[in-house]
Amino acid sequence: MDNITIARILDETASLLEIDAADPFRIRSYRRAAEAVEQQTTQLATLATPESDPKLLLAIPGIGKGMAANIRDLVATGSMPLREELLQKYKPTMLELLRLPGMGPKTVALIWSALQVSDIDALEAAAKAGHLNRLPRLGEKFAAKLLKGIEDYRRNSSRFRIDQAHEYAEKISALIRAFPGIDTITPAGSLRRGRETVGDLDLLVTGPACEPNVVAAAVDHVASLPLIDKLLAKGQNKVSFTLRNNLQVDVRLLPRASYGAALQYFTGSKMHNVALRQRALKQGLTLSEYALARLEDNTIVAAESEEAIYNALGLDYIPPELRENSGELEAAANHTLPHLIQLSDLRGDLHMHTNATDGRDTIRQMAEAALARGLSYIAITDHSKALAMTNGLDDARALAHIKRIREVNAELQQEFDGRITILPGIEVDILADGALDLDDATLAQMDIVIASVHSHFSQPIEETTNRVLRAIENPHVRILGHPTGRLILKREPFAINLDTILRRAAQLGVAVEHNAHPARADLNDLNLRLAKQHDCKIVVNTDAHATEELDMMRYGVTQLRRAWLTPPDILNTQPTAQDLLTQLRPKP
DNA sequence: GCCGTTTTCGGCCCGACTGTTTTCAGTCG
Repeated sequence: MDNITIARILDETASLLEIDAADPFRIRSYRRAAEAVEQQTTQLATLATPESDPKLLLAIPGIGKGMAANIRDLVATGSMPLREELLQKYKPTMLELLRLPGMGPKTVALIWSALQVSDIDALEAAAKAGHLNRLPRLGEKFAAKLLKGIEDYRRNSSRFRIDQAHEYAEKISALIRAFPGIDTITPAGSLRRGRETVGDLDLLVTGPACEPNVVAAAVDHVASLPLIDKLLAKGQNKVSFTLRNNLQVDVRLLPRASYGAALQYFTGSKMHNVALRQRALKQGLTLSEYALARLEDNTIVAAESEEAIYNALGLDYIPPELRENSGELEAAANHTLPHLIQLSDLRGDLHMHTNATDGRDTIRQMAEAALARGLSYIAITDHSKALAMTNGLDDARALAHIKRIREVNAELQQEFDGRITILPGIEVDILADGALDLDDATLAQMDIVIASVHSHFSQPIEETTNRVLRAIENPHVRILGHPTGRLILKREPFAINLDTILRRAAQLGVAVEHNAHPARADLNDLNLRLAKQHDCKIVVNTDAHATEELDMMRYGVTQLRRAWLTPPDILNTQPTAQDLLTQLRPKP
């Protein structure tokens, strides 16, 4: 049983306990344990066997004696006594009801005990038949909202990719900014923390128009934005709505004086905030979205900036990407937070395509776009012949292509005084048996050989690990692209033994690639931390198929930051192409 | 159920909004 499954079961148990009206603090400890399990890079199943040292599980914050026993039961039997007991009383489909808006544990328990309703279909029928009205607290408005919620849930319950969410945030911000007296609009929430996907959009707005006595007009402006599909809530300083694509947006208009506190609060994560407030209490302070204040007399200690709040709590400023309650508070208190990598640290991009295969732009256009973005070197790595649908290059075309790359490089070296270097490369396909689809003699001509799995998906998925392991034994391979075979992961999340692959790549000196484009991102923050643990060489590339896709690097960097990575962890922070090449696996 | 710079017991984060309410419980973030 893998960590994600353990975490999911613990979290489900917490929800069942909520429905069961159990001790709220017991519930919280199950949630906390689930979060902690999810953040582990080592598989707990290996620590929870009868032979393993029991201290290892207990060393994880949030895991105590009881939870360790639960985890051991889960690993050994696939379930645990408390879960079984709760499932005797309640139905697993009730967990899905909790995901409907307005349906919390109390309401789920109520309709179960009164109407024996335990799944969405039955709930919809009960609402339509007017049965809910008979229950206390649940009037007609509730039923109407619920039916709407069920409809939305069935239509679209997925999260939005970070780049798409970011685009909407920009669009909405521009409309809000049209109102006079608005200075600053900052996206908070998981978008600011750089999660791969976001569930909803939190926009924090401040400026003279947001001061308490005048804010009503600005609230009205926001509540009447033309792109609003459904207005969900409108309060004194908050407006919630959905867009036609079902993305929920929460806009909060706040006075300048408390903006830092609000930004801190709404950036989260929830677990980070809980831990932060516990820390505040120990120091005789209380933290809310309005201010950090003294408990005894409510004197405000800090509110205007996040830095001031963290500092007043004896902490260094914590970058949003680290705010997941996974050790950042301790590090901030000890002044040991890492100097995280930032976009400007990256000097090269080693994976991109041109119109020779499935890209849109030319070699020169890609190079000039890279130069405009401050990069010093790029590699052109078009597809190889196995990807016929991309017009992939066979040996002859590949050799002709790198000849052309070298020519363009020579031209640009002259033109731009050596400020941009183009390395000849190829993204070669790993065939079903682990062989590469171009000759070694061809690969020997390339500076950058990226080996990626993106064909033969029909083969048994379990074989993919071996296929990758065999491919990276080829001494010409310098970078492993798509190390998790993201497309495969989507189908069979745990069929690939990434741990083994990363370990072998590190031994061989093959760099592993994090694909920066959110649509193609390979290594999430956990996988990146695992790669660092194994001492892998890591590169981050955009895999751009057009010049503007080079901008996707920002999202890759965000992911690296979430994994606590620093410039020395990433190879393409090397200042020049020559420096980079010496860091890669030596050519045979 | 977890945890310890007052603690192995007694704590455990904070406030707004909604609906059905004449004072509040439940949900949400």
